[in-house]
Amino acid sequence: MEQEEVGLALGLSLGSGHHQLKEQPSPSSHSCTLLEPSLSLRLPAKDSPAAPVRIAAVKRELRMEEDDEAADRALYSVASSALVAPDDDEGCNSRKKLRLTKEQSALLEDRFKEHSTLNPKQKAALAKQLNLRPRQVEVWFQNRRARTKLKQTEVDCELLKRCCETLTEENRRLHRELQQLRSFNHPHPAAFFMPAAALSICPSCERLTGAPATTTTTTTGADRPKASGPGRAAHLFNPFTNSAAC
DNA sequence: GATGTCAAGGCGTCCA
DNA sequence: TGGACGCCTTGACATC
Repeated sequence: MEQEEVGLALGLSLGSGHHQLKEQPSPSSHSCTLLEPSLSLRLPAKDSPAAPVRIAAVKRELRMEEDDEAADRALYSVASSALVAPDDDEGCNSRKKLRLTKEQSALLEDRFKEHSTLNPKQKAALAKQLNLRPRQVEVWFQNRRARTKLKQTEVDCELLKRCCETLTEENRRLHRELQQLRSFNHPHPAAFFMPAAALSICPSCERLTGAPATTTTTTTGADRPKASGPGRAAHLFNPFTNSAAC
């Protein structure tokens, strides 16, 4: 693009005639310098992926409205047509970060909602519409699919985590229940040497006896009469029949 | 300066 | 065999 055209484009976008672009040869690139009385900003070389990024920076430094679409279009036009660089990295040795504009991202998102993949024809059309290279559109869709997959993986992971916690708790509960059931059928041998507090009065003979209820009720030793006197040994609780032997 | 985000590079795999 | 794709990584930039 001719210098006058660039100046015109910037003049339109900035509402001022004070901004100009001047060709500035450099060893590594054909860079351009945006000149204005108090400002000298370098813009990326032809077709550099960094052009949109730099344009955004230019807008910030010129205190332009970030959502000024007219200014954006004009500046972006300068960057994408006047300073457009080919794929072969000509004029730009270092890799620069490209930031897609809000409009570009929004349109790409819309298309992604419709189809998460593109055929070559759709890709070319979209690239043309967005003023991007087909490769850039392709890369955007690849990265977008990757992000979607990552998000889904995170959701699945969270779900599995909760499921694992629930199962662990259920497992603990079942273990406790199993131990209780085992203790009913096969009490510990220590049960033969029951403390006095674990004894009670046999309802039929009214003698002191070991109470099977100790394992089936919540009765505490404090509720029961104290053991004393003869007959105690004859009424010990039989762990194998679960009953007191009268 | 640590960290997150995201476009892009590199490489392997699949398939027409 | 070349193109499309996925996955992982890199590097620039933004944010805190």
